[in-house]
Amino acid sequence: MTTKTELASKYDPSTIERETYQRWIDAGVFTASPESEREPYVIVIPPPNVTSVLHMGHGLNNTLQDVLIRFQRMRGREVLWLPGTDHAGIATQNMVERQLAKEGMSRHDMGRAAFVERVWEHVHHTGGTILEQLKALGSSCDWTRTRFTLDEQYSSAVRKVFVDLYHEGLLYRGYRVIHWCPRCHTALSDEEAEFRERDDHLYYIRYPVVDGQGTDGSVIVATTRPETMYGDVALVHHPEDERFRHLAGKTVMLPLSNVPIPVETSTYVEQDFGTGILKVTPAHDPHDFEIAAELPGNHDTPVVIDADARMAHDPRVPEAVRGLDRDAARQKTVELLEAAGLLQKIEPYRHAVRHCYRCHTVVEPRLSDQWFVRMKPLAEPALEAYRQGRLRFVPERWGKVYENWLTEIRDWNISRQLWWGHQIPAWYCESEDCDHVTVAMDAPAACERCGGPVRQDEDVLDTWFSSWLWPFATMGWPERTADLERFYPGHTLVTAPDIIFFWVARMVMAGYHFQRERPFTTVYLNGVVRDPQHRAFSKSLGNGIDPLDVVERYGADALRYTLVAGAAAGTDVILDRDQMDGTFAAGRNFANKLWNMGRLLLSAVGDAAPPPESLDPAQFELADRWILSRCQRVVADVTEALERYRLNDAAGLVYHFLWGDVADWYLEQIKPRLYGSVAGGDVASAVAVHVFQAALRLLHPIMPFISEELWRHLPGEREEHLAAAAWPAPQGTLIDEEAEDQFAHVQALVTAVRTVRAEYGVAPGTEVRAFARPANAAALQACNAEQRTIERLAKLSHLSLEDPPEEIGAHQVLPDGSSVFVPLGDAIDVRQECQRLAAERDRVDRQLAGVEAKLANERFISRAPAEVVERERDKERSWREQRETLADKLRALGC
RNA sequence: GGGCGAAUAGCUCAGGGGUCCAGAGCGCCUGCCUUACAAGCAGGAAGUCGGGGGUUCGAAUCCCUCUUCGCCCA
Repeated sequence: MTTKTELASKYDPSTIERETYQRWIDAGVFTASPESEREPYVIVIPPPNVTSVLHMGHGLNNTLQDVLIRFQRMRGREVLWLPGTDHAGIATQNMVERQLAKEGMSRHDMGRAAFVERVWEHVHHTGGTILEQLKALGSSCDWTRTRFTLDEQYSSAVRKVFVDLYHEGLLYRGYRVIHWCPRCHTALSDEEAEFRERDDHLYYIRYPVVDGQGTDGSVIVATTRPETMYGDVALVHHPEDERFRHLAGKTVMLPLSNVPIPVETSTYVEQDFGTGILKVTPAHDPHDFEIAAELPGNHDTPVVIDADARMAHDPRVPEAVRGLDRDAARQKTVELLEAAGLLQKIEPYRHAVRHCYRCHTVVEPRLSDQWFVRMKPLAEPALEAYRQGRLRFVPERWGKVYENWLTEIRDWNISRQLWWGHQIPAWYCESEDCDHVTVAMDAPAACERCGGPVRQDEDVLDTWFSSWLWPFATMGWPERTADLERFYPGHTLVTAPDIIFFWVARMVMAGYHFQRERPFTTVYLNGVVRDPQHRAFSKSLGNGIDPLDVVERYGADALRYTLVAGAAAGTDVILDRDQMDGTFAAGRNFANKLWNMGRLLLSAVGDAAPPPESLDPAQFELADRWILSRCQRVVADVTEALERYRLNDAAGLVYHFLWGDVADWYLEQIKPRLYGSVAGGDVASAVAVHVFQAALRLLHPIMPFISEELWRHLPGEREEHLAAAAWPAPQGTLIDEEAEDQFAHVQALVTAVRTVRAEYGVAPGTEVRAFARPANAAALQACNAEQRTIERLAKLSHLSLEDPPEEIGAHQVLPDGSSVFVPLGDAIDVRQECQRLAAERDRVDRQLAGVEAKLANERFISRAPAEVVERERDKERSWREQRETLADKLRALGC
């Protein structure tokens, strides 16, 4: 592993990424073993839709998972990142139906079996695409364990869950008003029927009161859906509403239908809304259904709108309205009411209307038979787990959202009137006098009660009814497999907050119910990727950025770095497709910088690089001690940042260490030693290689490709694959505060001279003299230890510690009160220098005044912690020294 | 109607009581093709930390309130 090869001068990710990924796969680095003695660390992937293609949301989500996974793998955990896909009932079926439509066919033309066959073909054809695309990001999933929610074993697990819940009484078939998508032709759960604000109208309709032989006034009812009135069975008002006392026991005539309906009372009614009286349409509104159930007497539930959201051919519906689509029907109804003088007024009204989350069609409430899960008992352990801290959210605030939903949980409609999915394992007896339902794992030959013929429920299960089992059904549940024993429960779940209800909460419920244990301990919610107008990326807006395009143009590492550095825990990531270079430059530039650091080291370093422990510390220069010390701190800080899910901090820390400390200062400092113009090349090489290796380890989870590639080329003993190498531990013995203080002074001094040079336009090639006046021992030692470095990096002919000559020149004061003088002869403009120094003195005066005011404050001295007071005293001392130095300079210049 | 979040440099965002006279990246300005890197080097300009009030010895940071924007739930 000491292949010392020439590296190209520019980093070209495309030539490296594919090969590197293949090497990881060939070495089996990503494959988890249940036999391992190591402590496991498990993440199950949020399974993408099987037919989807990678978008930036996946890019962000999977990059974050990979960072955590690679970090834990390097820390020595037995890591399993379990990948797979979801069959996504509605979405996939829609996609194939659209294809069929282009061929002029519908699924009904071809029949169920042929249609399902056709969807499978489609899935086999395009199904694995997204998983292949994840590899381009560097995702280190265990591909030997890839799962699909319609795998045979997985399907069997889904059926078992259905059967078990049924026998436990947690599953029932109910006749209810559910959310129906008239376009997708299926029922939806509450969560799938999303609220959206809509500008609409409130229609005030007059219902004539009938009293014995004739009419007696009328009642005005406000509604947003006049077309549902044909299904009204009653009007209700609040029992305590005085305004309607006189209507007790009365009957009103349902306009246009000319059907008499009663006036009743119900506490459901909001007295302040509309006119305070409500029409009850049990078949077409879930609330009305509940209200009607509590009304005295038996009410019919007239159905006046069909599955296509068209008006029924029903005697209650006027002929002119029958067969019309619901929007046309509304218009026609309003016209008819107006003509009959029964429409009092129309008001504009903004309200939230439920829409299908897949196709965004307005949901039509529909009365039908569906299977429901009784959620309350399942929710309790999930709620307890959170309240007792066994389940935590990052960022924490999402915990409240989770808790709130579970607290107000309602039963879950799991029937979907689709063909693509897990067909419900319930068989209905077809005998005349038997209504038994057989629920079983496998198709029964006959009704288990009467032996009559049976017919399977035609519906399939909600996709989420399979994905809520993902953390254990993927591991072979209900068999007690080795994987399940070893890798359940998992640890972290990384997903987007919009599926906390759909998926996260339900997985926790399923985990507790079927495995008696939470499926994971931490839920990390990543933000949403948005455009500069803060709109989520979407196909219809065309504002998205294709992550694979980014990989191609800038490299996977650049994409990953941008996403990780840009996504502080849980915050949205804003990306601008019109500023691709600006957006991804930081990551690409960083990769190129790393590449060139590697080139420098490889060109100058020998084949062997002994570990720094084996070197004689007496041979270390100040810079060596400094960088080794800095390295230990960065190791500790990056580790802590990753442990605390501060991924963006980790990215920033490695970036600044490598670029700022290593490249800008350390590599510059060691060049003479590396090139052999001074002695000490061995030490410099060894330290540089050691530090660079350590930094590559820290960088690897974020930028796996380039770190692995550079690792491969570096000399010295080490693990073969960085992806499987050990995470570094900080070595306390290498922490050297003295060296850090002293080197900081070197940096400040060099920077001060550079500033002066730039300000006075000293030509870059021209060497000047400088006179340093160290304010303390550390500053003095720094000057002595690194005199040559300071001279070289500041382009000085000589750095002197003598008193400066009586010459014209520029002065610069350092933060510790030290100062430096650069004689500039004719180059200097005395007036400019006076102004500069005076401005500097004024600034220092303001600081000093602030600190003095603080220290003069009795209450500050007595109440602030001693440590803080001491720090302020140090500051005061430093400011005072600086001010005096500046005053001296000003005097000397005769300003 | 209820809840949550955001507002800091031209842009995207860190920072969640003193260690920050306010930070990063990108962009901008000046000078450099210095033999690892012009995707670079060196230097620099740029912010009343959304407005107002409060708590505190001390507030970008905690509390209240207002404004604007976004999200979720009913």
